[in-house]
Amino acid sequence: MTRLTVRPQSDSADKIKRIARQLFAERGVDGVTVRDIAEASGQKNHAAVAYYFGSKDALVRELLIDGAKLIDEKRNALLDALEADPAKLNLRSVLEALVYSSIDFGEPEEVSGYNRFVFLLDMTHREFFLEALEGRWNSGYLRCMDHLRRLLTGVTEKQKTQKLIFLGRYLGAVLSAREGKLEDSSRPHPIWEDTSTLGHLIDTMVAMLEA
Amino acid sequence: MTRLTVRPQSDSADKIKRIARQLFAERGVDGVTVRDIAEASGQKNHAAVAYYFGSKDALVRELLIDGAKLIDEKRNALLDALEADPAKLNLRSVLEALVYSSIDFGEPEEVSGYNRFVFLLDMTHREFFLEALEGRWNSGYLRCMDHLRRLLTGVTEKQKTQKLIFLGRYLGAVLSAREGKLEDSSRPHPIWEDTSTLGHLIDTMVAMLEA
DNA sequence: ATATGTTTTATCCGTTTGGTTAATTGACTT
DNA sequence: AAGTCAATTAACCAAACGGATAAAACATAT
Repeated sequence: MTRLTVRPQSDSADKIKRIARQLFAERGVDGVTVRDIAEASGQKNHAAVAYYFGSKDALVRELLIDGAKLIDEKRNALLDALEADPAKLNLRSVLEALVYSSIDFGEPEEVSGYNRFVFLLDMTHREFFLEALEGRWNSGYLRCMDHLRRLLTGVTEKQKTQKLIFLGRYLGAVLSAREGKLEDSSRPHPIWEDTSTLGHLIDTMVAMLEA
Repeated sequence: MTRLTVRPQSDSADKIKRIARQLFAERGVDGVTVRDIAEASGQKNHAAVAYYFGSKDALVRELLIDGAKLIDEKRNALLDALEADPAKLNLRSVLEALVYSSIDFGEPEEVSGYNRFVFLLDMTHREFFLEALEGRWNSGYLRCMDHLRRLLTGVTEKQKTQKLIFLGRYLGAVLSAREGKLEDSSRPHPIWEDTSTLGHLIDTMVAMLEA
């Protein structure tokens, strides 16, 4: 807790963040040491992590918030566009907004590994996860859920809740799996690399909700 | 590697295994130390883990195989029963065999935490996971996949593969989530405690496959 | 060239990690 | 009561951990 003011953006800090996200995605935060991160980032020792972020915890927190913010902003923007033309508002379009906001980030590798990183963090450090986000950066997700709930018909509210919970888990698991395969260049993954895969995923999400 | 012969069953060894599985499920194998396990097991120090299992790795390996074996045997037994009366063989009954073999273990808490434990292990230590199982104890899963593939109609083989991959991730994620909620006694979880939840889960799995 | 501020490096710290060993305890046999 | 063997405990170890610090290297402005 020596450093109160966190360094601004820099090439090294960015690289550390990118590498750390990648490693956290592959092994979970507890499976990666600050020495691993520093070494993979080309640093000669591990002091850089404390220098730029203060602590390992603070780095994890920053990575979490960075991605959550980015996704939430994209999600809200997509929903704004949909709501501007209510004719476009249907189960599928809302699901597309939900899915595509979590991937296809502008610069390649900008937030690569984020889906797995956040999925693992949610499973293994739920308390830290919730405390770090403080309820922020989930308005887009909640807006999607509201729309889906409204678009679902013929089932009780409890069944809607159940389906939306299933849907969230499904989404996280499949996007995590896809991310892991796409970032593994050691072998081809024809199923996941196929451009129609996400479309088919959304097909199954629609079907599950309409079941 | 001092101990080559592993101790036979004993109350203490069983307790250590139960507690370890529970802790691994909550925090992942890298988030739990042998000291955590020993302490939660009522031991005064952590030597018991090495005494009974040789090493932390060996304990993880044993837990993994224990559960995989149990589930695989249940899965094969359920499929045997279904195949004995081919009229019963349909999408839903195969999915029921797939789902119910992963839960409702005989003695309560016998393998509690296993779904999350194995799900996390698969995500964070894929190599260890595959090496430990050596392709064993997944015949039941493969039999389910074969049946589902046969029962799926009107789609290409590639699309079948895609759907079955989605299905596997969906199953693991939802069973993990359910397990975590059911074992969290700190607050009620009406959605997950509802007895119809698994039935609805299977409904959505059927719908996703038939989409 | 000199001064200033930033980044990197080497080195140290106290703690925790998984693992090992020897001594002790407890239960059971004879 | 003595002997035997399994189970437990305390103590220890080297390595790895997150973190801290001061010196060195680097960049920039004047």
